[in-house]
Amino acid sequence: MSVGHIGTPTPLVLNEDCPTREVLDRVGDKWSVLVIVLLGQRTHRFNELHRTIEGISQRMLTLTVRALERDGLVNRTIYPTVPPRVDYELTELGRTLLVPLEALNTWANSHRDDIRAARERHDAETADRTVQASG
Amino acid sequence: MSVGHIGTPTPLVLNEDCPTREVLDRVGDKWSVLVIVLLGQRTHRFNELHRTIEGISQRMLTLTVRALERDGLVNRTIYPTVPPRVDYELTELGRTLLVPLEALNTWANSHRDDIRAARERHDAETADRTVQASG
DNA sequence: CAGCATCCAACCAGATACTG
DNA sequence: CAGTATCTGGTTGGATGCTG
Repeated sequence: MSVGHIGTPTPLVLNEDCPTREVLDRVGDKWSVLVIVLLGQRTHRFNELHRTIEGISQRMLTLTVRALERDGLVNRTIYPTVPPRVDYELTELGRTLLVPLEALNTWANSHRDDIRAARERHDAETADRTVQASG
Repeated sequence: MSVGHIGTPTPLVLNEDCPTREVLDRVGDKWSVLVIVLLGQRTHRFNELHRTIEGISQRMLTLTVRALERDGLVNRTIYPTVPPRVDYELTELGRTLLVPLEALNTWANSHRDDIRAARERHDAETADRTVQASG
């Protein structure tokens, strides 16, 4: 590259191409991680996931597993039986994702209290200022 | 605990208390990671972040850094000068988060192509079925 | 059992205008 | 410079009813 005038030293700009963001777009939503963690333990059927993940709607579970399947993280196996049966399991790619997810989980467990403490401290200070402002 | 009848073997249920989800609620949004990564390099001023993070609005940047500050991940320093100056930097807690984030980043870089390939394959198959269905 | 289709409410987030 | 306030369109996601 022959660009690079003196005084224009490549303006650093971060956009949505950041690969970490790309992963978080898939995994950072409300349900994906829970599904991945469950499938990391063993294969699950649709209603198993549905029962185990508290609060997820049928619709959201469908959308979540479909997105994970699309990205090659989850395999979806349909058994042509009556009643129908569909198994979900992690692909090999999906299992490799468990590793960094586990790192995140470790961090979360280690610093959960730190975050809660910081949050309460911050909220208390904010409340102080509100009292001062209104008093 | 004296519960535990035979046949009711503790129903495993995952809810939003999953610590990984707790982290992802903070970090999994559209902008937090970009802010954290930038602050991992050095202290930044508000408009530095604003210029460097492509596409973020002033409002979203404010909300993002405020949330990170509330959770003790980012320090906000106000200099009472004219014009005003506000510096943002990672706290020690915030710097520890860089480690698992780096793991995620490594995974993302390693498997970016896998995901894209899976996605294209999936989309192609879906298109196939659409063609078959309409033909 | 494992979904899909539809409707609708709530929240999110961008644009714009204004302020200390 | 570093925000706040308000409005509003767009997306997300739950509820419900129906199907192979």
